[in-house]
Amino acid sequence: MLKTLRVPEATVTRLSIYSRFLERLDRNGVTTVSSGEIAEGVGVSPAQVRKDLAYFGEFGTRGVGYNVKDLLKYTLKILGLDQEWSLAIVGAGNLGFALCTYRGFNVRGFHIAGVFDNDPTRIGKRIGHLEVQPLERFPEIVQSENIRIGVIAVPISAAQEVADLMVKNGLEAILNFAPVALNVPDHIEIRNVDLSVKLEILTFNLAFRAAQSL
Amino acid sequence: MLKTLRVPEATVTRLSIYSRFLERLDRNGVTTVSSGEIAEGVGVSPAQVRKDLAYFGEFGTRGVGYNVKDLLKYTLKILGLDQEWSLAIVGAGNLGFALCTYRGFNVRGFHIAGVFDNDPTRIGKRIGHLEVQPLERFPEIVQSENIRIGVIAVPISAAQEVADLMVKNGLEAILNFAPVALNVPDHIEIRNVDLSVKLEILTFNLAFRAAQSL
DNA sequence: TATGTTATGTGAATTTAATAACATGAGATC
DNA sequence: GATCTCATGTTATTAAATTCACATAACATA
Repeated sequence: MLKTLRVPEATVTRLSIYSRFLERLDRNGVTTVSSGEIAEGVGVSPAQVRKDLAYFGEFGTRGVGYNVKDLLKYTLKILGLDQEWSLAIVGAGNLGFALCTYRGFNVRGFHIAGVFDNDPTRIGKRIGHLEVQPLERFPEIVQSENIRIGVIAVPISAAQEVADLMVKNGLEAILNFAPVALNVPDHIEIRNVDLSVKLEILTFNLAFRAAQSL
Repeated sequence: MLKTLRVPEATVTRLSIYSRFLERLDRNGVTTVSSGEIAEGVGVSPAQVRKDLAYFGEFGTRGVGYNVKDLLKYTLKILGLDQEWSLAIVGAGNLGFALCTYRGFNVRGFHIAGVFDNDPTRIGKRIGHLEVQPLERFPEIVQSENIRIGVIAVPISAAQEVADLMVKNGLEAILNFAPVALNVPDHIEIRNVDLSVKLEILTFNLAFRAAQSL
């Protein structure tokens, strides 16, 4: 079933989006869907949808389409979301707080197993069922909760230090919200989420493209 | 100075990142930088940096490099950040709250001119210098504050409705944090930020690629 | 059971983006 | 002021991603 080709990251990105769209269809009781409907629903081309899925196997029925429940199950499995992943969030400021309560993190196989900060005014504060822990307890909780993924939600100035701590404690992947390139060993999976980049794409399009067309 | 070529969005994305890196260099008193140093600092190739800049003109000096202050100024100008942009954030939940206080939104030419919600328990709440406004005041404040960009920080179920409201009130660009594809007219610039996609790229890499190499 | 319809899966063609390689020119050195 | 060094700007090359187009197969219908 699983072909052994290099899968473009853009394909994985879209797979995640298809997957969430399928969840919605499923909740609405839709049982069958075509590549065209998925494409329409998420804003890509039908060929793109089929090509993306083709990296991983054949999931549809010619002349019919895809079974929503099945395809959802497959996409979740491909993304590794058929298992639960424990996360550690470091940084309990406004962003860390928002991430702790973010549904997208809590419903799709993710379990926030620890929130950490080194600011005494934040330690002990409750966020939902969680309590902000001092950074000193990071190693212990990572181990006891079997945490493999870390989320960095601290200011730029502290980000590298936190990344180092994560690497040192054996985390395998890092999601970094600080707008800075972090230095980590090659075997660590790291991705950055920069909240303002997309905003600046918008201003570029409004300002620059507008200026060009004059 | 401004060449008239289609600029890849990936280039604009990187430009935004270069720009922030240059800000940091400038704060640290660095006056000159090479494409190699920028590349190193943000995690791309030197050729990529030069290629990206070449879309917009010649900013460096051969044999020397780029003047940090000048290049920063140019990149900001290209991104449209030499002017101030007023934003409206709709949704004053945890995410909306975090965005209001997010430095990246507040320092680089952006001015949050209004936060809106329709939940009575949130209306009137203060977020920094802002006060959460009822959605009814959206048209009035958009007009008086000259708001051109809207940020959607509401749940999926309300996102399309909010987008419609933004379009109807003449906003030109939308940054959407709800994980759903929104329907807007072609002349509206829209970009989605999906907080969990990157997380799922990480789990894909940990789970799927790990399974393949077995 | 044959025929028509429909949507998949895929190989080829096209477009787009990234990398490599090099000619150019600015400044430094002697 | 001639020469050398260095990093840019740019062209050529390679690689990658997307789109196109169609053969294929499943189902429905008569």
